[in-house]
Amino acid sequence: MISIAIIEDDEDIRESLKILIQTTEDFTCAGTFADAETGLEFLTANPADIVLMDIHLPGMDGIECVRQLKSVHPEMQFIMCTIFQDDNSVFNALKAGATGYLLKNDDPGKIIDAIHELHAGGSPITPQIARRVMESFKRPAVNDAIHLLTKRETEMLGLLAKGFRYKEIADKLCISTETVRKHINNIYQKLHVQSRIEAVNKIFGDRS
Amino acid sequence: MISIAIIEDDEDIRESLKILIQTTEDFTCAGTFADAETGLEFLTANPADIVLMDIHLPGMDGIECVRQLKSVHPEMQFIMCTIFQDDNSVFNALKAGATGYLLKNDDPGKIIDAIHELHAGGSPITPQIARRVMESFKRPAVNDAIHLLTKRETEMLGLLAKGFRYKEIADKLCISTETVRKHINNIYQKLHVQSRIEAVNKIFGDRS
DNA sequence: CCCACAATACCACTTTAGTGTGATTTTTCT
DNA sequence: AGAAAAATCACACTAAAGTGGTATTGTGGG
Repeated sequence: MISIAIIEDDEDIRESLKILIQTTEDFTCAGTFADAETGLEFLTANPADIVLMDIHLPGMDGIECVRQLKSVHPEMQFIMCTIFQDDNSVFNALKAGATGYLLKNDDPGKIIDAIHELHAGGSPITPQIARRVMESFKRPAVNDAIHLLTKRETEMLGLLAKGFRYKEIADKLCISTETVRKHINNIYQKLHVQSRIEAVNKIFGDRS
Repeated sequence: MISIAIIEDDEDIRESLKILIQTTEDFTCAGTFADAETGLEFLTANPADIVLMDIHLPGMDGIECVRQLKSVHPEMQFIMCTIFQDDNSVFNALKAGATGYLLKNDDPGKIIDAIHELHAGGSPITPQIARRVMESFKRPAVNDAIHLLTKRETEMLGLLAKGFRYKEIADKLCISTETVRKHINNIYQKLHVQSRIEAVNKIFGDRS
C-alpha cells in the first residue's frame, strides 16, 4: 500500500486527486492540504510515501516545501504538479529534491502511471526536462585547461584533489617527494595558480 | 535534413539502421562504421548531427568514442544503442556526453521518435535512467555534517573552498587572522579532518 | 640522429597552514 | 538573570606547501 499526500490549493483539483487515489488499488491517501505550511507541519510528523505537490501555492511555494520535507525525510518522494510545463520551476523543484512531475491536465491514467513509475524507482519527467537535468549534471566535463597537463601531472592533480600530502603521493607512486613537488609546481605554473585548492577548482570546477 | 552516422559492429543491425534512416524523411545517413576507430577518424573530419553509437564494440568502446568525439565536436549528439538496458554502461555513456539511448530491439518507430526527440532538444532515456541521472545530479545537497558548523564557520568554509588565504579571509571579514585560524581549527575538529581540501571535500563532496 | 619534453631527483629557502592553549566579549537560549 | 554557545584575539610552535634553480635519463617525433 502506497500512502500518498496531496498539497494543492485548488479545492476541485485536490478533491479529484484524492478520489483518484482512493479509488486506485494499492494507493491510500495520507492527507490533503491546501497550503505548504499545513502540509509541512503534518507530513513532518506523519511522513507519507509520496507527495503530490503543487508548485504555486499561497505563502510558501511547493519547491521550498519539498526542500524542507526532504531534509527531514529524505526517503519521501515528490511529484510536482503544474498547470503548464514551466521548465524552470520544474528544474528548480528537481534540484530541491523532487523526483518527478506531471501536468494537472494529464489524464488520470497518466497520473497513476507516474506514481507507479516513481514508486518503482523511476523518475516521471519529460525528455525535455531530462535533457536539462543531464546538461547540468554533465558538468563542464573538466576544464579545457587539463589538456595542458601531462598524464603524470593529471594523475598528481587527482591525488591532490583527494587531499593527499606530498609524502603520501610520493609513496603511492613510488617516487620521491621532491619529484611530486616538482610536478605540482609545474601544474601550478601551467594553470597560473598558487595553491592546491585553486588548481583543483580550476580543473574540476568550483562548488558552493 | 538531419545527418546521422552509425557506429555498430553487427552488420545486420548496421544495415537495418541505415535503411531505416535512408527511408525516413528529413534523415540522411552520414556514414556507417563497424568500429569506433574508423568512425572516430571519419567523424572528426566530417561531423554529423547525430550519431547512433553501439556501446560494445571491438577495440575502443562506444563510450570512449563519444568522449573523444564530444571533445572535438561538442555540438554533435549521441544516442547509445545497447542490446539490453545495462544501467551502468548507459549511465557512463551519459556522463561521457551522450544525450539519449535506445535498445536495439526497439521497433523502428521508436528509434525514429528517439532521434526526433533528441533533435528537438529532448533526451530519449527511460525513467529509470532519468532517476539515476537525477540522483547523481542532485548531489548529496551538501553533507549533513554541515549542520555541525555555526554560521560563521560555514562562511569560513565557503571562503576556504574558494582558495582564499587566512589573511584574505580576515581582511574580507574585518577580523584578525588569528580568529580565522581559530574558526578553521574548530571546523577541522568538528569534521575530523586536518586540511582545507579534506574539509571542503567532506562538505561539498569529492570530485574527480 | 637530435631535440624537445616528460619524468625523475636534490637542495635551499620562504610562506602558509595547522596545532595547542588560553582568554575576553557577544549572542542566544532558557 | 544566568548558563551555554559563538565569535573574537593572541602567542608559540610544528608541519606542510610553495618557489626557484639545477641536473639526469628516457622517449617519441621530425
